[in-house]
Amino acid sequence: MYKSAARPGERILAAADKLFYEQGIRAVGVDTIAAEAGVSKRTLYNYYPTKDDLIAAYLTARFKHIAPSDAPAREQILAYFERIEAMVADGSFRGCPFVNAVTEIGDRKHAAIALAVQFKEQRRQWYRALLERLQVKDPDALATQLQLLVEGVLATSLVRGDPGAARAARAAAEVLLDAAIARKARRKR
Amino acid sequence: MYKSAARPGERILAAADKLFYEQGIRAVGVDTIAAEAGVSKRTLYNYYPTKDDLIAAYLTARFKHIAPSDAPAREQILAYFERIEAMVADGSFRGCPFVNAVTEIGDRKHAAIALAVQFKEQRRQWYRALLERLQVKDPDALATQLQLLVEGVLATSLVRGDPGAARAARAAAEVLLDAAIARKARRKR
DNA sequence: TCATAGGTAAACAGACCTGTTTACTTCGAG
DNA sequence: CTCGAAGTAAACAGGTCTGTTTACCTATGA
Repeated sequence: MYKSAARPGERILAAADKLFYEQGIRAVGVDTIAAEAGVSKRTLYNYYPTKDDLIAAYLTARFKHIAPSDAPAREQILAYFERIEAMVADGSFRGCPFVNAVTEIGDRKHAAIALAVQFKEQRRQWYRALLERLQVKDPDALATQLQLLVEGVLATSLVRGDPGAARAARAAAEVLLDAAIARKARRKR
Repeated sequence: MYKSAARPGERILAAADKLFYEQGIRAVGVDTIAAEAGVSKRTLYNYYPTKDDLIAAYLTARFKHIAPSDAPAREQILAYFERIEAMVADGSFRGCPFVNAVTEIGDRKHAAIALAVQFKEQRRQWYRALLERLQVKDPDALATQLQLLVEGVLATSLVRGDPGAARAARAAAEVLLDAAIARKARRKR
């Protein structure tokens, strides 16, 4: 229970985040969330009039931007795979909340689907910006490919929580980066 | 309805496959499956005593091996990405049924989870065997990486049904294959 | 002091879920 | 012809889900 923590609205969101992520959106009822938040159902429905609103709030809160950094672009990209590896090793990893939401929600018009699309695109643009700094030939295409590797690690690690997948993805990313940079160098010569 | 088709057992499985895949395992009730199969609920429960049995049967039926082929290994690997691209372009693509099942089923001891792990490993071994024929340096590691690309395409295409992801993955696979083969050639020299 | 905003607990409505049961039908093999 | 296997339709049991409602409590600021 989060009774000691801040305001009811935040306790509800924290409880929803925990339960939705750990057990799945469809697997968790609002009763359970209210109980976990130490809040009456009435209050929960005051803050979030429907479960769908709560789902949207859950994903919106998960929609984090990556803190910009002055570290070398290549380093930042590879470090991201290491972060994933750590999350998987931690044991509490349950896949990408956005992808999971798309899987669990049938209705393509649900706000969650648009959020998932935006999130993935935002991540792709993060790669793109870094790759532009590296002056690779086709930053857009390579950004998509790195994103695919990340997505692959997330799905694979959900099925089988083996940190080896993240390491393999990191190695593959290195190969792709090297190839893109070599091509550019070759072009320069 | 599949009333005209073969035996009740098969009609039930066909209906379950369609509904589970299109709408999700948790989203579909046994009543709906029985109706879709043109079969009474009593009959459904004669063939599959619990919904979990039906889920397991659904995934078991989806557990296909790839037909062995004498085509060049590289060609076979790249063709697989093209198959996925076609599936995505078709519009009915809803992600990998095994990954979806893991997402939707909370219980890690459910038969479906073991099936999912086996399926992914079986696919990985398929790559491994092909890569051994190509005599790349570390077929096991590269098999994992190609598998990651595939998994990434499946997840990405679920969120956003853009066939471009499959094409990007194919291109990335080519780079990885070329790098692995070049390394081997370099070693030969 | 006391009105009110915001909270609690608990019951309820109505829908849907899994799984069982009952009573009836159909059809093919001996 | 008749018996039994396998099917149907439909109701039911017991549970859970979302969302609403009722009646009560409590703290705070005018």
